Formats: sequence, structure tokens, C-alpha cells
Amino acid sequence: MTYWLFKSEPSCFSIDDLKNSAKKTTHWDGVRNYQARNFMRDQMQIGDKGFFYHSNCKETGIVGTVTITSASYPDHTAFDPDDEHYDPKSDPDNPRWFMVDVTLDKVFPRVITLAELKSAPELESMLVVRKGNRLSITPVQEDEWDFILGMV
DNA sequence: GCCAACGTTGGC
DNA sequence: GCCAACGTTGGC
Repeated sequence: MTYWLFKSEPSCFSIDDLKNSAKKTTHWDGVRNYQARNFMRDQMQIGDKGFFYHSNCKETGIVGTVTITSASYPDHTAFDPDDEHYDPKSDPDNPRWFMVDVTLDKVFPRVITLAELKSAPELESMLVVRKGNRLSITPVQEDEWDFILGMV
């Protein structure tokens, strides 16, 4: 099993939005970055766990956990000209972008802020604390996962 | 709102 | 294949 971190702008899709979704599940659409796509398409397995991270907002940080509940499959929003993530270069016969389903696991009683993550020496190798990191999906090491759960 | 850092595009 | 220009991300 592998651990991940999923970034989302809460003004776009927050952990509360996930909680209010049918079956507390959503498809993680809109990823238009090859590295992040490769993580989903090639490495994610049903049962993997992920942190839900709120980016670009008042209180950035980890707000809960999710479970990956599907294998990857083509991101159909890339085929829809009316969708904001439309990509004419993604051909339904040869899809360029993929997504997985994620289901809410836990909503933390508080936000584990980016500042806290940065201040923990145990987490200094985490990609999300690195300056300029823009990857919306990043792998998390098991010891980092456990350490962060201990911060809640 | 600012701007640094990054990924992608496209001319050559 | 290089790299400048551009658009986007995301912290502050």
C-alpha cells in the first residue's frame, strides 16, 4: 500500500464538499500534469490512503484523509468542450488524462497547517513543504504518514 | 494582489 | 534538442 497527498483548492472542492458527496466519494478529475497523472495511472491501488490538503486559501494544510476506491480510468472531463478542464488533445480512443475515485476517510478536528508541517524536522523531505512545489499529487512515505497522524 | 517557481509550448 | 516566452500554481 502506498500513501499520497491530494491538493485541492477549497474554493473549488473542499473536504466538506467531499463529505457532502454521494457515498462521500468523488472522482479526482481535472489533473492536467503528467507526473501527477502517472501517479494515478501507474501506481495508485485500491485501498491506498491519501491526505486531503487545502491549498491556496486562508489556512493551508492537511484537513483529513481519504481512501482510493477505484483503479484509474480516463478523465472524461477532458473530452467535454464545455468543461473548464477540456483538452482537445485528449482523444477518447487514446485518453491523455486519468483519474481515480477517492472516498472520505476522516475529517481532522483541526487543520494540520503547512507551517506546522514545515516546522517538523521529521517531514523535511516531504514534497509539499518544499518551496515552489506545484505538484497536485505527491507520494507520502509511511513514516511521514504516521508522524502526521500523530499531530492531529 | 504580488510574485517566485515551475511546467509546457513552440520557434528555430 | 535548446531555450525563451508564456500561463499557472500557490504561499504570503
